[in-house]
Amino acid sequence: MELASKYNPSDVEGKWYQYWLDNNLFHSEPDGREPYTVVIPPPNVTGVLHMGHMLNNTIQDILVRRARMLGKNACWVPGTDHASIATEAKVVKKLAEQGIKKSDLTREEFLKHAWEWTDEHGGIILKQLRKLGASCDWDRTAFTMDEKRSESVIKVFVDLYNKGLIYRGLRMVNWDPKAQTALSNEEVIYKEEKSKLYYLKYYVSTLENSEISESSEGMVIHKDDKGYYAVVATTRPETIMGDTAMCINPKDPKNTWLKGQKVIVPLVGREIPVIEDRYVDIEFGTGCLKVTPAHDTNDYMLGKKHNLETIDIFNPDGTLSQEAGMYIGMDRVEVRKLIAKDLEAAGLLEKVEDYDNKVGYSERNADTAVEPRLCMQWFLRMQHFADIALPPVMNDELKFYPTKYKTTYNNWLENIQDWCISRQLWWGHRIPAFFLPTAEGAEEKFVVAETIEEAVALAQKIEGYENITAAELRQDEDALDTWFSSWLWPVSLFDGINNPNNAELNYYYPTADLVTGPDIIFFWVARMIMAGYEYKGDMPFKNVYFTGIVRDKLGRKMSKSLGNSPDPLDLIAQYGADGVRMGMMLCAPAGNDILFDDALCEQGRNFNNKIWNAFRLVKGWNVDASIAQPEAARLGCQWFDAMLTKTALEVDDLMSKYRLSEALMAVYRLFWDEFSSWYLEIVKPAYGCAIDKQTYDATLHYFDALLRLLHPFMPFITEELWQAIEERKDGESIMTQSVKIFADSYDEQLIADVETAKSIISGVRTIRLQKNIAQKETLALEVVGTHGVAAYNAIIEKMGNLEAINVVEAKSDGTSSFMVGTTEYAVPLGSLIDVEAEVAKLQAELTYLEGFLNSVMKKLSNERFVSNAPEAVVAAERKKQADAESKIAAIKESLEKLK
RNA sequence: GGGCGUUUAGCUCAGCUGGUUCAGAGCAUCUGCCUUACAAGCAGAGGGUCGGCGGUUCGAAUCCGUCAACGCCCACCA
Repeated sequence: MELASKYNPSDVEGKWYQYWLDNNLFHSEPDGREPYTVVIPPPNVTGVLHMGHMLNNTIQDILVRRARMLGKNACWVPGTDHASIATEAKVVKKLAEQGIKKSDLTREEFLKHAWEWTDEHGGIILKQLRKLGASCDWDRTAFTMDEKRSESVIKVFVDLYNKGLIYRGLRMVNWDPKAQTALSNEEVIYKEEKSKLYYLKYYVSTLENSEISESSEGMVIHKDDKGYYAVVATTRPETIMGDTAMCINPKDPKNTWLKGQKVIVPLVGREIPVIEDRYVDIEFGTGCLKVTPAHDTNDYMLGKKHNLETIDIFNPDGTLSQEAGMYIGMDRVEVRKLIAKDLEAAGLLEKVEDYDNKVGYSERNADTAVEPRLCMQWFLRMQHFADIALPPVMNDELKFYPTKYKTTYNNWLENIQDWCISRQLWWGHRIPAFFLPTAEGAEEKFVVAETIEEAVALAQKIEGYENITAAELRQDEDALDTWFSSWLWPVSLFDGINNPNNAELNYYYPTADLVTGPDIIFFWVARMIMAGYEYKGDMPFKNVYFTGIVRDKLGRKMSKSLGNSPDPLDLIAQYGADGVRMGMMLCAPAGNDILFDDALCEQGRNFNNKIWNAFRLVKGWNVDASIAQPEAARLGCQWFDAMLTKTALEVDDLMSKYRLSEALMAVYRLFWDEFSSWYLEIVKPAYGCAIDKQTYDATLHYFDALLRLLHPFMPFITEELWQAIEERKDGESIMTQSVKIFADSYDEQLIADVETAKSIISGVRTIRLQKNIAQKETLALEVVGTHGVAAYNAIIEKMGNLEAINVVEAKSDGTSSFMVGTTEYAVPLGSLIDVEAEVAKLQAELTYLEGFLNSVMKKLSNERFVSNAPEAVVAAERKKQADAESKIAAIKESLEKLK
C-alpha cells in the first residue's frame, strides 16, 4: 500500500462521513441496550457555526461516540431553534433593505417572508456540523416550530393556564423599543456605562419666599430669587414629563422642610406632590427622587403604594408620545440631550456630574437600551417550578460539572420571579388565547384553548356568549418567548407532550448528558429541569457539562467586531476536522474559559500526521512467519500491553469525570511517546529485514486498540486507518466497535522496570550526544554492582545500540558514567574521555546529593518528626538517606579514580 | 452591595481527603541530528521560594485567616 508521507484530511473526511450516513450508523432505535441520549442545544435556525458551537458539539460528539463504543445505544438528537427575536429582527432587516416595512404587512404576509428566510438559511448550521463529524441521528432532526413541537408548546400553554400557573397582567416589563416587544428579566444584559447625573431644580409652589424662618439641624434649603426649590438628581431628565411626584425619605434631615409641599416639574410646569418613603436613599444625590411611575420599575412600585398618577410619555418605539406634551415624536436618546440644553437655558439645571451607572440592554439588540414599560403581558408563575427543580440539583441527583454552578442555580431559584412569556412578535408560537367581544372599557374576557373550535366551545359556556362564533373571537396577537418552546426540548423531541409515556420517551428519557454554556443556565437549563419534572416527572438529563466561553489567546471574547473569531470551516479546511477537534479539546477543561489558539489545531494536525506515519511504518513491514520472535520484541509487547491497559483504565476514569482534555492527552502521550518512540522502535526489524508474525499481529492489535481509544476525539483518521488495518466487511466501522479490547489489570512492576531500562537508554543517549558519538556506533555498558533490570537487557541493547552489558564490581578506567536510581552505569569511551568534564559532572551531582542528604538528615534528627509521622513516611525518609549515602559513596569512588 | 471563581515553568493547565508518582504535563525555548515511518520529525537539555503576608502542624502548593490582582454571576440605588 502506497501512502503519502503526510496525512491529507480532505481526502478522507467527506468519504467516511458519507459512509457512516449510508450505513445508517448514527441512527438509533430503542432496543435492549442501555440508552445513551444527548439532545443538542438547538442553535438558531438561521445561524452559522461559530467557535462556541464547535467546542460544544465536539464535546457532545466525543461523549456520544465513546458511549456508542462502550456498547450503549447512543442517540444524539439534533435540531434548531426558531429564535423568535433574533430571526424576526433579521427578517425585518432584510425586508427593510427591500423597502418593505413590517407594519405594512399582515401577520400572514410577514410569516410567509419569515418562512422563506428560514427555508433559505435554515439548517445551514446542521450541514456545517457534519463537517465536524457530528454523529447526530439526522432522521430525528427537529425544529422548535415544526408541527410536533408547536403542538407541544400550545398544549403546555393551555395546560399551565388551566393549572392556574399562567396569568395575564399589567406589569412593568423590560421593553425593547427596537424589536418592540417585552423581554424576560433574563434577556436583559446590564452594562456599566459612563453617563451623567443631572441636578434639576424643582421649585416649591407651596412656599412663599419668607415662609421658612427656622432651620433645624442638618436641613439643606435651596433658595434663589425665584423662590425655594428642591434639587433632584437624575440620569434620565427626558422622563420628567412623566413625573407625578417627588419623593423624600421621612428620616432625611436635609429635606424635612419639603414635607407636605408641592413642587413644580421643571420646564413642564406641572405641580406634583412631595411624598415620603423609606425607599429613598438619603445619601444619594440630594435625597430627593423624582417619581416617574410609567418608566421606572421602582417608581412604579412607589406609584402603586402612594396612589400616584401614571403618565406614559413614550411610544412603543421609544419616541415621545402625545402624553409627554413636549418633544413629541422625537427619540428618547435625542430628547435627553435636548432637554438638558433646554433646562440649562431655563436656569433649571443646577449642575451635571459624571456618573457610572448600569443600563439594561436587550440581549438580542445589543445597541438598544431596554425601557421599563407598563403593559399587558402573559406570565408564568415560577415558584411552583422552583420548588420542583431545586432539590434534585442541590442533592446531586442531577449533577452539574463543574459543581460551582450549583450555587448559581440555587441563588436564581431561591429568588425566582415570574417569567414574562409573551412577546410582541409574529415569528413564534402564537398565544392560544381568544378574546371575546366586549363593550368599550369593559374588562376583557378571553378563553385559552388549543384550537379555535375548542375556544368557541369554551366561550359559549360564558354567560351572554352562548351563540358566539369563531369569527367573533380574536386570537391574542402575541407570540411566546422562544425559551417557552426550548424548555420542553428533551421531552418534546420524543413527542412526550403530545403523546405522554410513549415507548421512545420511556426509553430515551431521561437523557444522559447535556453540554451547554453557563450563559444559558437560567434561560434554558433550569427551565428544562422544571419542564422535565412537570411533564415527565423526572429529570431531563442526569448530568450537565458546562463548557467555558471560547476566547482568543489573549483572553478576549470572540466577536465579529474584533475580527478575532476564526471561521470554524476555514480551520477545518486548514487542519482537518480531527485536527481542529483536537485543538479545541486541548484547551477545554470543563467550566474554565477556553483560550483558543490556532497553534493548538496545528498540534492536532501534527498528531494526525504522527498517527499516519506510524501506520505507514507498520504497514510497510514484510511479515515472515518463519522468523522466531526476538527477545526485545517479546519484552516490548509485554510492556506495551501493560501500558495500553494502564492508559485505557486512566481514560475510563477521566472520561467518567468529564475530564476530556486530560483523557485525550493521556492517549496522545501513549501514542506518541510510548507507542511510537518506544514500542515501535523496540520491535522494528533491522532495515530490509522482515518482522516475525507474532510481533506483527500484536502490533496491529495495539494499533487497533489505540485507534479505538482515539476515535471519539478524532473520528475520521481513526476510521480511515482502522479500515486499512485489515480487510473489513462492507458497512463495518470503528464507530461500532468496542473500545474495551484490553485487559482489566496490568503489571505495575513490569512498567516500572521498563521505565528504569528507558532511563538507562536515555543515559547512554546523553553520553552519545555529549561525546558526539553516532547512534550507529556500538558501545558497551558497565553496570556497577547489581543490575536490577537485567531481564530487559535485550531492549537496552537494541535501543542503546550496545554490544554488551557487563555487570562489574568496579567500573573500568576511561568511562563516562551516570546514575539511574541507586545504580551507577558506565560507558567505556577509551580516548574520547574528557576527564575534566567527567569530574565536573560528578562534582555537581555530589554537591546536589550532599545537600539532599542534609535535608533528609535534618528531618530524621527531628525527634518530633520521628515520633509523630506515620511509620511509612519515616521509613521512606530512612531509605532516602541510605540511597543518598550509597550514591555519594559511589560518586566519591569515581572521583577518586578519575583523579 | 452581595455571591462565586481564579492566581503553580515563557504560555495553557493538572496536582482529590496535608508526607517518593510533590513540585508535574503539553506547547514554546535551547543543543545536536535530513538516522531507511514521520523535519508537521528524532535524540537530549534548561526552566517554578506553587500571588503576598500571617497562622495551624513534626511536616503546607494542599488546611485556616488576611491582603492584592483578575474574571464571572446576581441585585431596583435614581
